[in-house]
Amino acid sequence: MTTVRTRIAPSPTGDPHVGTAYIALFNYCFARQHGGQFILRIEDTDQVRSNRKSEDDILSALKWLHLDWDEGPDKGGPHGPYRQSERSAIYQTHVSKLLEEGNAFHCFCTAERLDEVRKQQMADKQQPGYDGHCLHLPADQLREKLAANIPHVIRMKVPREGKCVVHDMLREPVEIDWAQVDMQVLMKSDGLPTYHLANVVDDHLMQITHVIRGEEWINSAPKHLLLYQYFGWRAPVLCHMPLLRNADRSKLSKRKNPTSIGYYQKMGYLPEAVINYLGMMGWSMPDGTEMFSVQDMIDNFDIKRVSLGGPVFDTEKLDWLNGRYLRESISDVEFIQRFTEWAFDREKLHAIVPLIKPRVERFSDVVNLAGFFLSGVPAITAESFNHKQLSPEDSLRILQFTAWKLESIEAWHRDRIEQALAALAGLLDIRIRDFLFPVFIAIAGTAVSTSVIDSMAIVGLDMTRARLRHAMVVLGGVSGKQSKKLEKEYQQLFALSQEADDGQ
RNA sequence: GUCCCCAUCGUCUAGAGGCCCAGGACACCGGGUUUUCAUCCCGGCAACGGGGGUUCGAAACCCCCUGGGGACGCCA
Repeated sequence: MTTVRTRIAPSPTGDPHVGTAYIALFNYCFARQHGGQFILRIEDTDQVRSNRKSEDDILSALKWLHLDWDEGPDKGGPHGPYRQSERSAIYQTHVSKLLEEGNAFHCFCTAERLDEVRKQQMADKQQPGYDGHCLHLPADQLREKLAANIPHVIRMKVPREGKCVVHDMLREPVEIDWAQVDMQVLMKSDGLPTYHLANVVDDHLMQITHVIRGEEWINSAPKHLLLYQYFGWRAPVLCHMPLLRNADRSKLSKRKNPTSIGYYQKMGYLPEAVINYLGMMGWSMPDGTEMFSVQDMIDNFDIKRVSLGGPVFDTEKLDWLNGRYLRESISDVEFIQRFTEWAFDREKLHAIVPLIKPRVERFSDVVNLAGFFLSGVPAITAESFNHKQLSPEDSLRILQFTAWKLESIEAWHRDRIEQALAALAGLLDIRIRDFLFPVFIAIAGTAVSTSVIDSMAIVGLDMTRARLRHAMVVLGGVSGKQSKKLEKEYQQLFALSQEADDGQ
């Protein structure tokens, strides 16, 4: 019997996501239950979006949750490297094999042409997909184009008829017509593989036996299965988990919910409570126990007990659960220790102290001055936003625009934040002083406070986002209609500034 | 638009044909304990989306409808 091996394969393109932790948890439990191994692999083949900071954050978030892996980029293992960007040569040789055996082909189509094709197909009520333009390129033409160094990708060949049956641990076999499956790009023009290729190659080479992943992958499973077949490999067992949802049942997103694991850490949730809560999403203990540890979960684990209705990630129950952990499962001594570690984070204090030191006369001033760095969302009301120049609508607009603007910052650094907000205030033609007022209220709860720019830099993007959102709710919230209107206004603002730039 | 998945209280769920006029938990509402509040305890509210079958019997099985979600990128 072969050893069960599962993996979590996050892409380091942003804050560590609770969805990653969720999928990791189920992979972890499944592996542990079977005495197998759990592997961490970093899928950083997107050169543009991947970054090391995000990778580090993901690793520490998973460590915080005690979802430890047996092999991974930080600890190595027999099937490394565990970072896809370091495996280029492996993908190259595999893609060459596909090419040689006629299971893949070079494609020189431009993005513009493909866009056109897709548009036309949509208009004709067809399933959009590659039209096979470069599929039968004559050998001499191919040689010519390659010699001329024309940018190209490599696509996989996909049968045009018949159907693929996808077996899944949690549902009936899923039948998908091959005609529905696109001739997926396997290797991008930058020479790096796409998810589909890298994933299959790595899962095989890393001897992954069970792939437990989000339901969003079901439709691309045929591509993966076909690749296993092309390579002559045995495919792992597939299992597609339900997706975590926002309150409106759409796929969990940072726009509608705090999704960053860091946010929950900063809010003072205990990792065991967060894990316990994630374990309750789509799964339950056989005896109905609600408070359970990962070990309890492993001891009673049965993947078949996963229910497929997408669970709403509603933190009310998490709050209750976290409260129980805090008051029932840890001693006073442990409470003191863990609270202290949480509150008096050395690094954070080093950032905070220079801001408050000029403003204190006694240590007793510190709590009032720096309390908001630790508190979740400040206690504010609509009245907190009263201002002689700004109406509540103005404040709402500023907060929403600020939230959007901050999303586009490439590095979370005080100078970048300052620059972004100054630009925004300029475009809105509001004095920076006035512009910053509602931001102060949202972040610090009061305008009598340390620099809000530095404060945001310290509390982080996830917490900033949560506080801005809370402030908007306090101000009456933004309806779908308003949001659309604001979005339009926001885009126009930047379109205008773009024109001005072009004119220079 | 095309394809795929899903469907029990507001939310998380139990339920693998009779134990279910559906059980637990959160939230909410009452009551008790507490100098207050919280905790804690007790009680209440509240669901099988609709329609057809199959069966002696259906929340459970089948079909249709409806609803929700996802996928359709040189992103993962």
